[in-house]
Amino acid sequence: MSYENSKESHIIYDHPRRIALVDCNNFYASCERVFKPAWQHKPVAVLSNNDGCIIARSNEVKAAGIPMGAPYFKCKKELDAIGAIVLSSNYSLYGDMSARVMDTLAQYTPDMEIYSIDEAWLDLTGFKLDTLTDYGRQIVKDTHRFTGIPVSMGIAPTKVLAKLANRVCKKQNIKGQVFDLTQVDDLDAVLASVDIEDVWGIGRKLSQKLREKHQIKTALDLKNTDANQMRRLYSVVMQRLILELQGHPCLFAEDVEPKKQIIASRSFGERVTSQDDLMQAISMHTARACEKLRSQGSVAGSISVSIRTSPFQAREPFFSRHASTQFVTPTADTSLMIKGASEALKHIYKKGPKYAKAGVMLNDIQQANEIQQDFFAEPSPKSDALMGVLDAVNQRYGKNTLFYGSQGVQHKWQMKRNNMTPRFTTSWSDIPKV
DNA sequence: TCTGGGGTCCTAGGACCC
DNA sequence: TCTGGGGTCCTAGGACCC
Repeated sequence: MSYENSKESHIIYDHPRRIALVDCNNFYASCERVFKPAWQHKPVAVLSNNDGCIIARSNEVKAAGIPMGAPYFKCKKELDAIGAIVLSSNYSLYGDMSARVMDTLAQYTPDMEIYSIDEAWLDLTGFKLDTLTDYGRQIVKDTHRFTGIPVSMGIAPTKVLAKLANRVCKKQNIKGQVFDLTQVDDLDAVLASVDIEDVWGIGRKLSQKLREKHQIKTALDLKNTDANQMRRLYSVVMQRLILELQGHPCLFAEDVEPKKQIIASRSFGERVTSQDDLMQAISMHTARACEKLRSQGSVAGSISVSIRTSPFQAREPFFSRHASTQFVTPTADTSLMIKGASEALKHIYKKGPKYAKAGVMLNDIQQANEIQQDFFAEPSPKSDALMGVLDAVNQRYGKNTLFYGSQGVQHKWQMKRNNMTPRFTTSWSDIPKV
């Protein structure tokens, strides 16, 4: 096995490039099944925050025709009819299970890129080509055995093709859950079987345009276009996508950079009208956002606050506003941020609308050790120490052990989570009993 | 009655610099 | 090989992803 440094791997072509995309099958539903074996062959659906939409479905639920993202209240009957287990989302569990899957996958290549909570790219360039499929099957099998989570793998020379291979693998339930696109006799036939909207990077708008303007209906149709011309008509993103479909790598592993924008927002469990209630929610979101900010060693130059009513209520006009506060010196201090957020809220709050959601966004993010200081401001070394203690205590004793008074203690608008499973792997009190 | 949350990248266009 | 306004910074908005 020979392996090139990830930054240079796209320049050196000693070996044909081989990228594997590993994707957990029905991830959230699968996590729930790990600790409830009785649910193994039952339909399982997982809901978004506030028990709003369907965000994960077991195969049985998919087979019943219940679409991804559908509002729960609209498909409750169908779910009941098939005897589905319907659960509130349990992010502590999913986050921990994800870490286990990633730890396992990392054993099989020196170059892995975590792409989302349930997906990772494994660079297998330079591995022995004639045994790659077997190697993939081993990875899939081991991951299932070590974590309880079933996964699928697509292998190809580019990311777009690997993604496509993974999709075909799941759809056709390929043996061993590995589909190596470089091993098929008729690649074009495979591409012709994939609808244009199922190509990674082609969303709702683009697929509609491609279908209507260019009669492009499948991945094959798109592959057969002129990439340069399509760049002129669309964008460089489209050009790259086409080149990747043609087998020319354009997308490479990216280093994990600190976030440039941090968002914390939630819909309310029930509508909110008063400024006090809004401010409590915004204080909570601000505290959470600042925690994330500090955890990546950053400071932010501005905070933006947003409030809105429900966009789905036909009876009442949609109301949505946002405002931001700039800081002379970028900061990660929760109390300064809450103060800034409070000022912003005062500007935009209007009495009357029934608010459905509030949130904050931190912008102009920089590394804390690189900031331009304010010449006239008093330095406040106490802030860093205080935030350090705050984070350390909450880390050790659990979320919100220490919190700001403005966050309040009783939240009638708390999000709905009517059917959540225990935090089997992250809380001593929830540990499974045998 | 009930519709998630958190991100990224790209483009266009304006203001401004030399 | 041909030729030549070039360039930065900022914001808003659109599109995509999971």
